[in-house]
Amino acid sequence: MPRAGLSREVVVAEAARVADEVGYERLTLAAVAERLGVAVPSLYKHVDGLGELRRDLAVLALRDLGVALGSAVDRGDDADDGLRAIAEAYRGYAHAHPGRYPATLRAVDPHDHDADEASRALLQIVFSVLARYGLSGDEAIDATRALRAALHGFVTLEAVGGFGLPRDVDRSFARLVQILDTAFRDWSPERMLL
Amino acid sequence: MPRAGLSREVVVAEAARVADEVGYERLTLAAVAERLGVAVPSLYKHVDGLGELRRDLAVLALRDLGVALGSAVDRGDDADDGLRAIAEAYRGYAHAHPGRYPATLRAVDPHDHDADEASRALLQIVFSVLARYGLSGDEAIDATRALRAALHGFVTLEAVGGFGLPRDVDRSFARLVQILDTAFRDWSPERMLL
DNA sequence: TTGACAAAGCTAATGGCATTAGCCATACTC
DNA sequence: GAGTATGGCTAATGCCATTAGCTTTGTCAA
Repeated sequence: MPRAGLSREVVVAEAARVADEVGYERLTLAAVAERLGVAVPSLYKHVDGLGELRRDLAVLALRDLGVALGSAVDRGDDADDGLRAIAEAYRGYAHAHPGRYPATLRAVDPHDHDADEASRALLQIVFSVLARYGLSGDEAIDATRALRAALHGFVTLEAVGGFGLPRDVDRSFARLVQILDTAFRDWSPERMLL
Repeated sequence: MPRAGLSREVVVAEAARVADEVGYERLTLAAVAERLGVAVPSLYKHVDGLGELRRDLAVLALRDLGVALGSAVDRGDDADDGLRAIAEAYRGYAHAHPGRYPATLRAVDPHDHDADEASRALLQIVFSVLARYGLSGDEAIDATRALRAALHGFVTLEAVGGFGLPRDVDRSFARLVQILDTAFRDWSPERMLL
């Protein structure tokens, strides 16, 4: 029995491919093992079960997404360019990697160094875009939450087929980004809430 | 062996409770059967497997959510009251029913009459709120998508623990709703996108 | 009242998956 | 070239969903 040349990285990378093909929820050790031409228990030499495989996939996806957003932001100059770039890149990633994307949203263990770091990096990119609107501190936090909620909500509704009506989805997305842009631009003082 | 007095409704209702307690993804026929004091295969007399149970749960949840939103809207007068009411009710439902809520998002089979009807009812409520802003047609569709994306994104990020930073989440949510309110109020012509 | 039949339970069996234990071959190191 | 850690394997267990087929319970009509 010749060695298959596996490693944690190889296994996780294959898992990412499997997830993209069959969907995150159907990612299975059995499928990964089969694709690698290996018996299921062999995977345990590299990864500590399905739970950890999912966690590793989450870290992989967070990093990938960070790279995608980071390089998208670098291509924009004005604040609204940055926002648009980040939004497009986010949606683009979700489309291109329908299995990796959901992994991104697993509840993150605060003690997990790698996951935490990847999350933080992502957050930094968003903050850097919001800074161009002059937002910082609590304002930036609220804005980030609004942005993430809007983007995540949109792509998951899209993925689940939640947009049934005959109206161009790209256009609706552009609208959503526009809403965020004007909101960030005209950010009003907090007391307006009361 | 005395009869347990089950029915499709009883089974689905128990499933909803189980889902709320252990999470949608851990909803299992075995758990439902145990709670009902019945052997697993007995459930098949009432429900055609886990897949259909999930579908039935989705319909239940869509209807519940519709009722919650509908009665919330009725309590508001102005457009922004309606929006705020709907937003609070949506988030409230997601909090109160953490297992039912995700069921709501299953990909909906367009041939499924009940699910379709429940979705439509929900959509109507949202449209009625947007109508108070003077939005209709394609504008209303874009606005609905933005609203659903924002609400869904927010509550799922919240549920998954995605809001780690020390900033009051209620406040961030109020901000998000405020953003939507001003966007709907000042809805700009479509060509602004270009 | 009784007897037939549908409905609602049950047990047993199958198959997929994850996980653990423990065996054996491979490859690297000294 | 020997020794050992490593990376594969098979076997076994347990949980879950699903199907087949049996038995009991109610119900309804003669």
